[in-house]
Amino acid sequence: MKNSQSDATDLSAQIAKNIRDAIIDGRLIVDERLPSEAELSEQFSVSRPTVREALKRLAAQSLIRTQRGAFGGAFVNRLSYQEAYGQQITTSTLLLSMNDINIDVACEARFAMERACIALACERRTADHLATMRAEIHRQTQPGLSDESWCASDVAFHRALVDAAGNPVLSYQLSGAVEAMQPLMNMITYTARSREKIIDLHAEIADSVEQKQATPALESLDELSKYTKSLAETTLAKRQQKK
Amino acid sequence: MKNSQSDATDLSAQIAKNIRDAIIDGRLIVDERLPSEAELSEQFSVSRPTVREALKRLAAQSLIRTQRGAFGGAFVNRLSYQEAYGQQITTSTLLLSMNDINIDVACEARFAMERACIALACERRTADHLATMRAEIHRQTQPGLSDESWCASDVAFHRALVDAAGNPVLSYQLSGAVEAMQPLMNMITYTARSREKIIDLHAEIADSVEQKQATPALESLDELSKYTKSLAETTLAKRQQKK
DNA sequence: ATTTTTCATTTGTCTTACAATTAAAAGTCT
DNA sequence: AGACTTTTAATTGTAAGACAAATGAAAAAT
Repeated sequence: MKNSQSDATDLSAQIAKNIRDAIIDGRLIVDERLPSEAELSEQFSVSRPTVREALKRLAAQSLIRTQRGAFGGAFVNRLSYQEAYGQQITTSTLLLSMNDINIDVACEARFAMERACIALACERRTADHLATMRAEIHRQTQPGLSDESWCASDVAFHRALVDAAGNPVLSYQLSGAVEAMQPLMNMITYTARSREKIIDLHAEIADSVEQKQATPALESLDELSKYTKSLAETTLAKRQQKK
Repeated sequence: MKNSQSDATDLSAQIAKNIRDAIIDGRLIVDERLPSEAELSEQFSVSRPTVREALKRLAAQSLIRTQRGAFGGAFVNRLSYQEAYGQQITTSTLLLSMNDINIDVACEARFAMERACIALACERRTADHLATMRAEIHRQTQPGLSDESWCASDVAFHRALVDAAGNPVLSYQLSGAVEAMQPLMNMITYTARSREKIIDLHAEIADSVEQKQATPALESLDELSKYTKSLAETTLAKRQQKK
């Protein structure tokens, strides 16, 4: 027991935790300036490089931003949706790719969450959202679309669907679920036939949302979910067969 | 244009990005050892402190772990659910607290997502999940429970409900939505009356899930959603009245 | 009054050094 | 020979000091 804060962790980790806690429970508020690195190193009785390592940890989580020059320093950062999206997506992508998640499980989670958006989307969708969905469907019909572009367009379509729910918190929460699937989807081999079927389902969903009819939209989504899972299974089976 | 990677960003940020990208697209795999700090500083032509700042950034995202000693070093970390949960919750909490989110919007998002769990929960709930839900309901009936403990128990109940869906990816995605609500919920003043009503609804949900009846469970959840929103509105109205 | 210059402050980076830790390698004893 | 101990080399953790670069405020000049 060295001091009140100590673990087996680094000094820089302890200091970062200390400051992070202060931010989280409001002792440091948005745009407030932290003491300078020199002052912090005195306060915590560590060297400046150690303080800097702590600050970089916080910067990596977008909790602070730094500015050089007189009256510069480290400031508590207002976490924007943009940054939150980014972190969400990074974390989700890594979680899925590193833990050999069953693709079925991931699909189930994603479609369950998207399902939750349908009712709201039917209520609130704007012309913009519909236009985006149509545009992506159109892109998907283009011949000679690479598998990668196909998947990217698929993700864009689903993002538009989620955004159509008109709830930024919901969009944020689902960003990870939708985007993180892309690498997994990329592993699936899409035949022209399967693409066609998916495009049809996308169109059905867009139509239903446009007409504000939640029930058929849900049905199409469920169908899409089922079909995606079956594609994944087929791909997986073929892969294991090769072994 | 200084070099291929350069922005207006720090060197340490650039290096972190470089390594992060390598991890994300699989050029560095789980448990692989990164070059030593000395080697990295040579490779990137920067000093060791700069490399260290980059590594700390990655450590802050749980992308690497470090170990001292001979044959120690920085290793690509397998992102565990535990760590992913933590980051998810931190990010979500900060996003909500820093952007004066309308509590209605947050509620809507959370309940919409929980709704998505109900069907699966009815299918797969285990005795464990049910026991946890019951235990939390029981705790909620205890008199003299502080507002904070009440909210914590509420969160625990909903987590159990989410976990009952038996999909770890779903649990992960919802962890942020459920936990990040706690600070917002804490702002609500719960009367004995309102607590009682919420407990009843919790019990209804638990019963329905136990009996594998999704429809009544959804109804109770919707009722809970509506009631929570009305409580939030009341609190907000009173607060504005004081002004 | 406006523009320019100076200047102090602060972060960004580098250099060097040493402490702490750790696992392998070498050595020692039975 | 085998088990135990010591040494050693590699590596991260921390410290101290120095200078560069940026930046906004204050002072000076126009």
